[in-house]
Amino acid sequence: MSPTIRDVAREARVGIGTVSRVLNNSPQVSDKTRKLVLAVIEELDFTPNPIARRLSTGKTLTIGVILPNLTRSSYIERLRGVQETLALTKYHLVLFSVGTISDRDDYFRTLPSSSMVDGLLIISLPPTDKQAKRFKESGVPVVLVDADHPDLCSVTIDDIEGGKLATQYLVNQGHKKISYMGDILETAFHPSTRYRHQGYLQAIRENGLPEQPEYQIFGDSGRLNARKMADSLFSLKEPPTAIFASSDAQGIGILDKANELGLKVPEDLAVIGFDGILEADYANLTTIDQNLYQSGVESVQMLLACLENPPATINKKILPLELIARKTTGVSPKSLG
Amino acid sequence: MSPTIRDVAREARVGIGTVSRVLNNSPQVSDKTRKLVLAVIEELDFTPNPIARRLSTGKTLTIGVILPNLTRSSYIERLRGVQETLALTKYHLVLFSVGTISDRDDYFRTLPSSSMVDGLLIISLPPTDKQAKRFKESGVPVVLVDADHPDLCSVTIDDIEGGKLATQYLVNQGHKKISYMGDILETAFHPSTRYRHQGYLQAIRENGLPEQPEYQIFGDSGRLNARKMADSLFSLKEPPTAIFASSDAQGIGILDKANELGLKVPEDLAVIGFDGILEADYANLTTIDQNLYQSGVESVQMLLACLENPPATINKKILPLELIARKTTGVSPKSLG
DNA sequence: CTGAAAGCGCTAACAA
DNA sequence: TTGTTAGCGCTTTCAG
Repeated sequence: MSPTIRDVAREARVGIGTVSRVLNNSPQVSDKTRKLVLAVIEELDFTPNPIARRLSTGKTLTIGVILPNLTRSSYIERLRGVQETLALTKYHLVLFSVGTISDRDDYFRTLPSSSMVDGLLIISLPPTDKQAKRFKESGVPVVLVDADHPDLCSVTIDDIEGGKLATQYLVNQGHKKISYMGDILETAFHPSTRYRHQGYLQAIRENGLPEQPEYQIFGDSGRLNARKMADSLFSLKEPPTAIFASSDAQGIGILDKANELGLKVPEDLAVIGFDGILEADYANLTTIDQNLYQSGVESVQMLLACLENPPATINKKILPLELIARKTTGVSPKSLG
Repeated sequence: MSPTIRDVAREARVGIGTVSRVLNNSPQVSDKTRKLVLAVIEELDFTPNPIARRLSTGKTLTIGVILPNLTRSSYIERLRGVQETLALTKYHLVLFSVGTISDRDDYFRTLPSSSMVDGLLIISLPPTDKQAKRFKESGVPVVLVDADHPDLCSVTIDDIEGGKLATQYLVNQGHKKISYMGDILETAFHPSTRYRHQGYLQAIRENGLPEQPEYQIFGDSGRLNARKMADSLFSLKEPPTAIFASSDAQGIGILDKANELGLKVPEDLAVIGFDGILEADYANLTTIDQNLYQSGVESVQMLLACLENPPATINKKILPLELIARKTTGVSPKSLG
């Protein structure tokens, strides 16, 4: 059995209160006793039991992170930001990964009132009004990343703006036949693909371009399915000269298919993605970088601030978007003359 | 403040022991009182405080996972296996990610004796003898994944065998100029690249091929640097007709460069990777699949078994390797005639 | 500046 | 079958 604070106290011939004070760097302990106690701690190789400490203080020094499965690079990149920022603090990171809707609901219901965590970081999982209410009532600070709710702190981006930005960029390069590829709206956990689509539509309209339904394609997310969707886009009588993909994964899937078919990018086809994942860099994909890593960093900072002194007001941080021009856009397509 | 077991007891007019028994599904409590207590629990929306429970039982119901930064797909894939398996149990997952050697040493030193976790899963971070000794002494069960030590349980593969398997496959296809690309041996956290290289050398020798030093190239891991290394391989007077990359990331980097240079794969150049990450599938890269996800699953199972009843003997699991033939190998290269 | 004592919320041994 | 009690290892009053 590892030594307890009592062992240290006995060995050092002091009270256990004194040992505790040394442990917590209390200023009101003489240098002499402090040194003595420290020596005994060293000698006994004593480490304070964090569980006991937690019970006593009511603080768990733990942050819960809830996110969808570890399958998408974007989640991972956010998690990385969270992890690396949290590592600089005294807090630990407990990971709750959500495979199904019911997983999500279970975590949302039980975690806040479980006294398991001091705070909750929720990535890419928008809560319902009822769930948000529960969070508030629980008293456990919650920060949403890549999701929003009027009652909760959040770190987000402006997806509509992002959609416009991407689409306008293609327009500026002379494209008129611009396609949008997104996730299925109904089944998506998440409304961001919807907003990006709205941004796309706005840009199309503002530029007086026709809203071609056949250019707007929705399907299961991911690189593989994007290949299929790209294929069907390419088989149109008048295929698009440019595609705005609502994620980099889809953008890369489009490149795969274009490559397979011998389409020249960007000459025959321009592609712009969304996210700013590492793979987009590898693939030379032009994209809207949404600062995924940074979203993790800032959400932790926001949560920590809430932990220190509960804010009277709800914090909302909107991260900037950056268009990173790479090689899948930029040369005037042949078909534009 | 959330209600405690005492509130429930008072409200239900029973002893707190009885409430505790109900909570723990003890059979020795009458159906009547059980129902009563359950009703009060429901009414008060009571959730037992896990921290208090932990202090009392000495079990934390938490598994610590230590791994290198969340940057490599292979780590993530293993973590995913761990996470999804752990989610099926009562255990929580606390994530400790290691950025530097000193991070690693800190975690290795403090975690086992911290009473923070019931067990430790260590991914791709081989401990020293001293560290392994400390693990043993701490009494906290440890399972190593993708690393080995005589005194500790582990889930590994046979890297030498894998190296041979990959190389022999290339030989069988008629290649004589076969290159090996690996991580830098000295700085690598990890010896696996060294073993794969040994396997490569064994296969080369067994087939009576010359061990060309210029075909053996080592550099920082990752796709980007692999492009550079591939470039220097291609600039050789007699470039290799096949490359065995010690990771899929490197394999894909090689494909990037080959593509950039207009080399036909597999006609001009065959490439085989190692790992079996998802990206290898996307890139159509032939590879040695080391069952990354499964390593996570099995390590959790092994650890859980150790938790249930401490094994007298040290468990060693060696996962099978599988060669997945895809499109970057297989056609007889032109230069072979 | 220091020691003693009262919890934190629970489990488990012991009585009844 | 149940209630009572003694911890689990720590922090934090409250005296001194």
